[in-house]
Amino acid sequence: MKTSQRYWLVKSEPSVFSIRDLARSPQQRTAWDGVRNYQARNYMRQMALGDLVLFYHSNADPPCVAGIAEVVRTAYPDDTQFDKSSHHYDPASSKSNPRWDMVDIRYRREFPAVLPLDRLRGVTGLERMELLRKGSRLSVQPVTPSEWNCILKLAGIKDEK
DNA sequence: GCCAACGTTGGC
DNA sequence: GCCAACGTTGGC
Repeated sequence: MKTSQRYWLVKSEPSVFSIRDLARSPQQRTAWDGVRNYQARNYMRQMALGDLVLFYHSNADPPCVAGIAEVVRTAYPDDTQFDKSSHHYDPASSKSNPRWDMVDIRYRREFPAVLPLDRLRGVTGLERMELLRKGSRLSVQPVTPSEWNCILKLAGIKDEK
């Protein structure tokens, strides 16, 4: 039994990279690059193989949880930090001491219907969810097992462990 | 497009 | 180490 199973939520703007883009990616996987926030990076460093991830659409209409992905590679240096042509280039980082990491995730499923942010507010069991905290901007965040179960129930999904 | 909330930077 | 200025996030 996997007692170490953990749950997370990552944000992406669907106009940039949506859950369908993930589903259409080679092997349905992608490197989750471009995270430039220390707290978010530190959470990524805690991710383990097989951890499950809620895929959230920010700056969307409506903003919503759109589906589920899975961690398929643990943290390793984000190569965009060394790429001068990248928006995510970080001149203060060096290859000998990289500052930013990324993980790889793989598509698991799209929710039958997205769960709008509005729908989550006020739900019993989600009162303390990071996503719902006023002013929360964290793009990678932990989700508790009870929050996970609650979200999946709202999404009408029974079997995702 | 607005702007509140938040994180980072850099002068002192 | 403080904090003002600035940049970014992301809901609305």
